[in-house]
Amino acid sequence: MTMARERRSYDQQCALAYALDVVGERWTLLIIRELLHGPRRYRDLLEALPGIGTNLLAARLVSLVDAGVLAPTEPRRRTGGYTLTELGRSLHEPILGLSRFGLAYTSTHEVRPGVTVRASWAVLAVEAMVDSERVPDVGETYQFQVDTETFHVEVGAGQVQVRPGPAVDPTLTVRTDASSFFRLGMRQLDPIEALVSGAVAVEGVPAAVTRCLRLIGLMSDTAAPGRLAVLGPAPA
Amino acid sequence: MTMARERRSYDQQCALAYALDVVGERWTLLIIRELLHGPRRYRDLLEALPGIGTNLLAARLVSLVDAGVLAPTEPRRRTGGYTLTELGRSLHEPILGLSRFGLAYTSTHEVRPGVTVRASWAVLAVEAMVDSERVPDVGETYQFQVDTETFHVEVGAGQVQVRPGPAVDPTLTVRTDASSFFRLGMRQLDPIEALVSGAVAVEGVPAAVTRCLRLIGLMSDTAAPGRLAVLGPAPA
DNA sequence: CTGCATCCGCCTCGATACTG
DNA sequence: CAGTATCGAGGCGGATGCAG
Repeated sequence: MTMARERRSYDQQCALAYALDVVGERWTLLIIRELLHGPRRYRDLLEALPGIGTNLLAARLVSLVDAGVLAPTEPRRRTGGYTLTELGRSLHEPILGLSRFGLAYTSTHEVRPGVTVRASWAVLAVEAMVDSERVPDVGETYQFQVDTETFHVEVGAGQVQVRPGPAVDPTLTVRTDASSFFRLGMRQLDPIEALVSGAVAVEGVPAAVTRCLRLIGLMSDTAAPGRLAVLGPAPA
Repeated sequence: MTMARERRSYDQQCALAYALDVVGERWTLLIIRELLHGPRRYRDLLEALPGIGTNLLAARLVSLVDAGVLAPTEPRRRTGGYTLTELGRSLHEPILGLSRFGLAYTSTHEVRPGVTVRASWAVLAVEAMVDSERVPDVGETYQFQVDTETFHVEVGAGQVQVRPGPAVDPTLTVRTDASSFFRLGMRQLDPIEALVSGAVAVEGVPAAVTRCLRLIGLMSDTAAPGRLAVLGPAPA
């Protein structure tokens, strides 16, 4: 019988310290990031988190289930996996906030690009970049195809919704690879240059490109619109 | 000469992973929490973070200065300390978000109360608890005296400002100790019981109590107002 | 006295092997 | 597939030393 070991704690009566006691250890928030897009199985998590070590993942999952942050999905189903509880979903906002910090950091510092890339992480980046103060007045939909991952952003009436899957009738479709996409978010790749080089391909209503770029903070409100949208890949 | 060791990294092209590479290690976000309220010196930080170990604090400070999250304050001054940069201040929101999670967690789980208590952490808790959707229409000021720490909340015109120090003419003054305050935030102490028992003392415009409690999410919008404010400590 | 650096014991982490 | 067992390496915590 193994002794139930006392978890390490900051031992402070502080809301932040309590939070970090639960989700502050290594890998924990990345596990939750994966579960933000829906239930995942042990194997999926292991694959999405290279380097984590099987024992550590197992330990984190037990600890998070114990804390009520996530729960096993339907023990009866053989596709048994893990889902976020309502408490776990409340980490969505802080995770977006930290992602914004990550983008701000990589925008101002030269960082060695991470080895692992997953297109699904682009969804999180877009959610983080969306500035709800800059929602265009018109209702429209921007579809993103990052590698094999497709998702879309619905705007209108001061609301923004980022959803997985393709849009029904997108105003705009943006196609790119995950690496270029992140370099855009990190402001290490200029949107105009990306269009010219063909790293990013855009299709749809030209005027929507400006609104989309403003929405995700890649173009200032004062920058001259127009023209940009008619640019395409340079001819070989 | 010691080799400049490669920092451990998640090595993922993901905004969250980049963020955690910088501020994800143990103690780091707590250091930044301390600096949110203004510049602090090495000694102050050491005192506010029991258990951190002097070498680790020094290492974290070097690393954070290197990352541009904080900067030494005026190397010329003998009161030399550390301040958050603009990048560092961008961690304010995610820290509030994590604090909200911490309060949600402690509201639903029995937790061993942290040994260390600092009244200054109450400021963070109030910032985290404030619901900007519930700002009262009237402009008024709530002053909090938690142990020796005094701060106040200014509301009005849909805006909320949490500021250090006393207010000029507070609509309401709330006095309590840090421990009771946190138990209120963690919903382990009922506001009404706290008033009756004398753990919390309120002074000022009675009707403002309801608005203040709603602002910080300790009273539902539908709960009956009135009466509550006239309660005082039970006679001995 | 402050602001660290050094040393040491321990615990967590990361990788691999193994099991139901 | 979903973990458990094991073990070396390194990060962490505490005590102490030391320079400005």
